Amino acid sequence: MEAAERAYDDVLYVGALEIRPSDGLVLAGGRALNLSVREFGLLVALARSGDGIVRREDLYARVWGGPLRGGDRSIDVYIHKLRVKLEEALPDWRFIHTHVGFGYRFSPEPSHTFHIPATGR
Amino acid sequence: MEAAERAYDDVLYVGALEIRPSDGLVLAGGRALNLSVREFGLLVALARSGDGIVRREDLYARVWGGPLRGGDRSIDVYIHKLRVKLEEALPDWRFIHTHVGFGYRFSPEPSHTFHIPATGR
DNA sequence: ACCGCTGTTCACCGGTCTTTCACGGGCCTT
DNA sequence: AAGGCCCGTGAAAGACCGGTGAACAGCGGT
Repeated sequence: MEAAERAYDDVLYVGALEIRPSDGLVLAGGRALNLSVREFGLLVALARSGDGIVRREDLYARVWGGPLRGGDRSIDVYIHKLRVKLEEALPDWRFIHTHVGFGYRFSPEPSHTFHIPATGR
Repeated sequence: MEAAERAYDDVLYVGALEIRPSDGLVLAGGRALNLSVREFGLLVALARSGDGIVRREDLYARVWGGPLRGGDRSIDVYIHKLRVKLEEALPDWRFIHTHVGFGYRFSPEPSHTFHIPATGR
């Protein structure tokens, strides 16, 4: 059922990240990250969504509580802040992936994308 | 409702594709595809049609909503975009087959792109 | 009071998405 | 052979969406 309030075996491991929601703690490669409340909530919400895409409305509802009003860009701003902190902690990995028109997906992927040139025609 | 474990009754498996309509997510060989809203809608509509032929009017009605006006080439353009993305994800398979005058058929078929030495025939 | 941190909002802009146009090739009909 | 229809494909224009820096106010600690 709801995995929300179990304080003991609640730890999430995503790539080199260890997230302890009940402790308000995130370890990146063993080192603690310094996140604000919003940043932390966002990270937990994303990590708990597994490899699925989370819609911005759902993210907002879960972290801020309440419906996302049109024109509210708080999510964008905090996605950005989170990305910056994750990147400076683990420069070789990207965690937050944008799916335009759908939402965000959380999954550890190596930052260098070798783009296969698709046989230029 | 837990997003991570949800909607397994809604997932479509077609060849190496895993399509989750309710998540807005497509996995090709385990890797997430980056599709636009239209591309995704088209793929879902095709995949839901099984291996039958879907008429362009029906495709348009299902994805765009409303009747297909004469001269509208949006479907062609997006079929093409989808093909490109599917091909670069799974180069050895072809999914979208044209039946001229009838419509499109969605079915995973191996592409015989491995270069055949001219011995045959 | 001052300072640093946090959360929100604004403004700008660059990239993505969608539609439309244009051209060309294949096939069928005449 | 010529023309017409259908579809593939590249490109362009405009709308739309999200990234990003900065300003501002609130709050707690010192």
